[in-house]
Amino acid sequence: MEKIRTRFAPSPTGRMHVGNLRTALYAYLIAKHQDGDFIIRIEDTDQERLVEGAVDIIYRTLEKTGLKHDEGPDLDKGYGPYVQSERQASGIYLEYAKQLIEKKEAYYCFCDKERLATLTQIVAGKEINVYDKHCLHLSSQEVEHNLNNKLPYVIRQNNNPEGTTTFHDEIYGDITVDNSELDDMILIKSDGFPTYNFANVVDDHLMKITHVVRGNEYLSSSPKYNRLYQAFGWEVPVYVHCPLITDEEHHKLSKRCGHSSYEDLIDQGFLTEAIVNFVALLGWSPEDNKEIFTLEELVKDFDFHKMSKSPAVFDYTKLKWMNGEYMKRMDFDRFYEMSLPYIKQVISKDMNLIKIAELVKSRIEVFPDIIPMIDFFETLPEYEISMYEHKKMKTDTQSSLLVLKEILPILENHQDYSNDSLYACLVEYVETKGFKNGYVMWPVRTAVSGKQMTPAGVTEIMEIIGKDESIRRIKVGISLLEKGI
RNA sequence: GGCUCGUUAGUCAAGCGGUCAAGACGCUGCCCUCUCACGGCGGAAACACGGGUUCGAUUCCCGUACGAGCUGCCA
Repeated sequence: MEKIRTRFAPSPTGRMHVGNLRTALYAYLIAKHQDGDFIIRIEDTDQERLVEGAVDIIYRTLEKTGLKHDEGPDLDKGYGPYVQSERQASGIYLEYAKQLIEKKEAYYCFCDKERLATLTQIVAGKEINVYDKHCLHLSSQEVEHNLNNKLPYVIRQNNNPEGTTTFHDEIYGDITVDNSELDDMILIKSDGFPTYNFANVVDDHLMKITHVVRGNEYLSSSPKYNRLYQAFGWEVPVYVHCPLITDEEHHKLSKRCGHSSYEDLIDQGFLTEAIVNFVALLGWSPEDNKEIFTLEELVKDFDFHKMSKSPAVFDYTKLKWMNGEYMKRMDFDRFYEMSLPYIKQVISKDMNLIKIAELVKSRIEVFPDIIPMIDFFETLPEYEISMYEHKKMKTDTQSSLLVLKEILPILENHQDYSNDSLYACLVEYVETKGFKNGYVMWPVRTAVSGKQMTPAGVTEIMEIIGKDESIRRIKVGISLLEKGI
């Protein structure tokens, strides 16, 4: 069987939003699942929308997510150049367009903006443009004349409005449209650059792309591409149109609308592996109920025939859950390294940061969660004494004051402030008094943390903040209670 | 407006003519527990609607509704 070749062909207009990333991922997976090649092509034919540095972002994103390409601008395997502006400079698009003109499948169009404007109509509040084939009827002398006089021109596809066109998509099946619906789209723009519509067909053919993987937004223009392939007499590739990823309002994700990019998510404290994993499951699901996948596992299990047709909402909440799963499974050294910047944002005192990282690891979903969780280690927050009341622990301010006063001298005399020793010490007190654990633990933890909830038990907290600070905080608690009651 | 595609719980998503209609997130009850989280066991929650076809439709066909995409010298 022929080796599969897929391509990811982004236009360098900014950060990569997750819909784009997912398309890249699927193109990669389809190729790699069958040991094929994954190619990067930069589609920079829109000179107006180019963004400085965007190509670097694309490289960086693909590298970090592990979508290693076999060919690309930096890795020419004989199908280069892989950047459309460079290909344009060599004149290939114009050359191929001229072939179509000779076959009467395309034609020069000299219509200016003003004339085009007369063709636009407003339907349902939207501008609709249907070209009237005006320039198709120019005589060859007129065309010659205009060309010689350097009149600006575009080259349009000549679509015969008779009949229908059918193309096959692997996900959506056969799709048929009336040719009368197909307008004479522009192939070559007046600045000499090809449009996406033309460049993608020429390049996919020249680069021997076997599977065209792209977003569902291209579904309705695919018949026009098919007619281009037919006009050239080229073999039509396998089409795999991916269902759209939408926001909560069910609108297509796009950077123009400011939707989250891969890098935005990283900035928000998400892990690359979680993002890739999550996005893979938007529009595809495995045969079993597995949810956590490494990239290697995705390569092994991914079967594009099982992709879904309907759009998927990007659910930020589930992404967070998945990120939390990755946090828990993460190698501790790496977790420690990544969490340190966040820990240091709130902890400046000399404390066992490794212990803090350990505590927090199974409790966070994204890194910034760490900050409000551990800030009390640094400074005791102000708190209301009502926090000492806990129905289930059977504690109130009175009982808490009593316990705190009794436990204070015990803790002052205690020397070993390790978790185990402290715990044994508190339990001993509990047992001699015949209390329930919580009856003592709750008030002490409250005094020592000033918080309703903490990522650690009392004794773990005391171990981290140390003896002096523990005693100090308990004294603060006692005086607060004495004043408040 | 036209064309194309889509429609299983709030979300992701199994299902591919006969199921008590999986699973996950979220929500929620209980257990575990030095609070919280983790973990464990439960719960509520869905086949858009109307016609066919069929002994039987979530599943096949046709309409309707709703949603989305396209309708650019953007991709």
